[in-house]
Amino acid sequence: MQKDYDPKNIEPKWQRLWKDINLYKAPERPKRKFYVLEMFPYPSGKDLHMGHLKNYAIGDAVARIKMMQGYDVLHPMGWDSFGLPAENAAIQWGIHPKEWTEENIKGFKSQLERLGISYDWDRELATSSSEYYKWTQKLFLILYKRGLAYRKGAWVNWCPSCKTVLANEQVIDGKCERCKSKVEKRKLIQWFFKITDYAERLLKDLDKLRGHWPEHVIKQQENWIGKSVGVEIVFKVGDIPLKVFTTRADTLFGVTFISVAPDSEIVEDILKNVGPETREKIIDYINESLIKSPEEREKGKTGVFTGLYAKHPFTDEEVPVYVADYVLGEYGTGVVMGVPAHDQRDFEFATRYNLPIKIVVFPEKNEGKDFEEFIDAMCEETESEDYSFEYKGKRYVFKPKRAYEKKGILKNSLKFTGLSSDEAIKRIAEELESKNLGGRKTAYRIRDWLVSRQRYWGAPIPIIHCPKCGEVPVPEKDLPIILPHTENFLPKGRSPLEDIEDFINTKCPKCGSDAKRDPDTMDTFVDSSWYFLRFTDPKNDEDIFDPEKANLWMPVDQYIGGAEHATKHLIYARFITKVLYDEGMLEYDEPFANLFTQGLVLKKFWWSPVHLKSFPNPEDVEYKDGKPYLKKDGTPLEERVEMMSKSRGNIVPLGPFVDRYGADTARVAILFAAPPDMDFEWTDATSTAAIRFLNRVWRVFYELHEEGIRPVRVIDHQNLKGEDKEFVLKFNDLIDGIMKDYDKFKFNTAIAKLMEGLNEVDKYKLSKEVLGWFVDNFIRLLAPIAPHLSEELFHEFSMDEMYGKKSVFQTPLPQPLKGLKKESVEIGVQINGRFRGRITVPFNASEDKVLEVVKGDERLRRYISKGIKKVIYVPNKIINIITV
RNA sequence: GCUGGGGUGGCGGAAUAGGCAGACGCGCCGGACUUAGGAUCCGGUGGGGUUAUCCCGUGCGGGUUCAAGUCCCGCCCCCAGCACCA
Repeated sequence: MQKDYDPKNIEPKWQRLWKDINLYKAPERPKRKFYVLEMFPYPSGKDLHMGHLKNYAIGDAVARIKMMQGYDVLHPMGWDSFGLPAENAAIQWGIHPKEWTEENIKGFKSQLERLGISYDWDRELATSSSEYYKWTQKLFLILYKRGLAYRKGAWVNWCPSCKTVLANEQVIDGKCERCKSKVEKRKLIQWFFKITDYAERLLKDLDKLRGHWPEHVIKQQENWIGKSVGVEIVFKVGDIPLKVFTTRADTLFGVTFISVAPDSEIVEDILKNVGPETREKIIDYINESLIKSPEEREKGKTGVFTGLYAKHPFTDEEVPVYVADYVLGEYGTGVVMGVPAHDQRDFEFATRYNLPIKIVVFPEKNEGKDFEEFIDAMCEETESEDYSFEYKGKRYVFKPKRAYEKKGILKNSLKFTGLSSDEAIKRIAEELESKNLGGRKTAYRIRDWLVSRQRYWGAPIPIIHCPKCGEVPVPEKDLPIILPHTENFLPKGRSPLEDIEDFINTKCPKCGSDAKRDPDTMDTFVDSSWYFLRFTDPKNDEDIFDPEKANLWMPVDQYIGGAEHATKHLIYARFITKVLYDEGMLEYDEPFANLFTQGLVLKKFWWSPVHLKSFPNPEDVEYKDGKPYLKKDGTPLEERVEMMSKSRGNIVPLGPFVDRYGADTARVAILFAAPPDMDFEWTDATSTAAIRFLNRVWRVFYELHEEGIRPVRVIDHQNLKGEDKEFVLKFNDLIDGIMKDYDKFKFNTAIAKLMEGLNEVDKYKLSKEVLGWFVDNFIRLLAPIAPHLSEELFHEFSMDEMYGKKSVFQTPLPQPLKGLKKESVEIGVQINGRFRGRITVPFNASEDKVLEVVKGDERLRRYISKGIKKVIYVPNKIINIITV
């Protein structure tokens, strides 16, 4: 055995072995399957950095643990290689997206191989290859056939910088999630997937995932779906029924106006029923409001009166109808009833346009917190006795200052007066239903998924537009619709494919006449919404996948990825899985049985608000009075700790690190730094611990090897004595703890326990047998975390011969020994609840025995001289003695 | 504003199920080896202190309990997500 740890030499050696023995090849027919999957990456460059590694290190540890637990593991990897950044980079570097993408894939792959991650590369796929997107197109057709893919003209999010539409999920704070430009609204004809049809199931089935997915992801999805149970109420404007959705039907008698969203469909009906002057006014208003940013809309609640009046379903009173842009066209019915007294938004609108305010919900009691809040919102202090009432020595008169939004007791509400809000909602809904003027209704916040994009680098939508037959799906036999090669892919606000004559012009598959292809490509989230299914049958050239194979492996037993996909990829994938379940292709309707979301790897850098760029290199920075300045010109900087990314420049590249310290060191560093689900900042200290630890492992094992220690599989653990026994007891607890940590992905504490084990073995004088037992166990415990080093030691100690296996990963993980008996144990002593010392007593000693020891202890005796009143004894843990 | 997560040494972080707070590591201090530096090894390291068989200590204030980082009530702060959703 070599004296020094030399990862450069040993790592490629074992990577070769693993390849030669097909260690990672998933069997066709698994007996005990385990499907572990990391979210596949977008190949954004040629080089990986530490931020990337975390995801793969966790997945690899899980895969290896499962291998050693005897599972047939499926652990595939692929590339989410379609998408906007390929074009942007292509524009920047003047290289075609296809070429750029292929080069990056090569780079990523070779680095993943260099890390020795346990992928079954035979199943590799890339969403941008026609062998893959052929089936993305088929998926589109399946949805189309089921009525779940449709085209409509709608006000959609438009990113002026990316020059394409965006799904709701890709707009953050009114900005494009990629380029941060302000998103505009445009009315365009676009393709949508009808995810709203699945809203209830997506919500309800979260119950199946509870306990298996992080609670925060489940919560986010719940909020995103946003179910509200309410009441639909019809207000008639002449013959037009204006349907209103509300969760507060109890405030119905406080309605003083109706507001219609400018982008709702019912506006068309309204326009037909007003005079030409008013129509023009309304149209002007609509055009104005739709170019407003969300912030502008929020600031002033504006609207325009339509001149129409709607009839209240119970009082027959006429209330004015407005078009107002604080109402959302896409939510509920796109029409709301204005109840200024009990809704702050309506209140602001009513104040602006001098509309009456009717108070119809009062607090239950004329005192207390709610009542005071009510007075605060609705009343003003007064001196006069007129129309006023007294509370706590002060006189008040009604003068609403803001809305009172709490539930309470109804007043001024005809026969519903006196009911509680909840009771009233129920009764009003029933009554409306019997009058045919509405009833119970559920609204969801989630919108249909906008899937078309006016960009080049994506899967073409498999639809042909025929002047005679209309929309015609491409017959399956004609798939794939190949993305044509062009140098002219620059975004210009409409699809580049539209200008490629050979592509766009085609014949209608139905009638044969001249027709045009749909020019748009699909959102990349469509590609990634089913890739985990393709991995179960990646080479199938007859179908999207063979249901039999998919059902052998699905669902994914452990999915690992970033939390940022909570309301995007993770909800789309659930949706598509349910569609394919309904299509009869899957036996399970949830794709990911267990989800783990890893934390980010952060790194410090300095941002210059003067130069508007980041300075990742500490050498450019100097501190004065604790504040950072740029060395070269003295301008102030801001210290920031954020996610590693190329654009910030704060990356730690993986290549040089692995060259110097080895892949195992990189993995241990990242897994030891913090719990895997937590964000952490990468500093030099992060790697120090890992470098030292692995070197120390090597040295200790080198010495053991030199001393001629041979691994021992079974020891006579019942008959150990002295230090042998003490050590085995201790190390056995560590084995137990590490196994539990592995189950819960707590790799940081597992590594801490391995370190502890290594520290302990040095402290004792041990027999050759026990040292041999330690060698055998330690190597196998370390294997999932530092696979190359462990494999090397496995062979150095001839464990391959002992086990008759070629690789440590074909051997089982250690199990704690059973029936080990501790002779004595140290327990804490409390007197009157205060900690006073610790004593050693026989294992499972009786209370009397322990008291005897306490009484015999010099230091403790004096505390109990007054006499004992009560004793609480927890065997092997603690004794608490209460004195008189 | 709503929802979820969190607040523990100089730092990253441990602590089943209420039972000896600070595992493991980084840093720091001291020592060994060394011409020296690095590497390595050994010891120490929450604060205070009259150095003792002491006191204080897990964001703040109360409470429950023999016993609270852990449970309950009230507050403060940080992070993330959502946010005119009627």
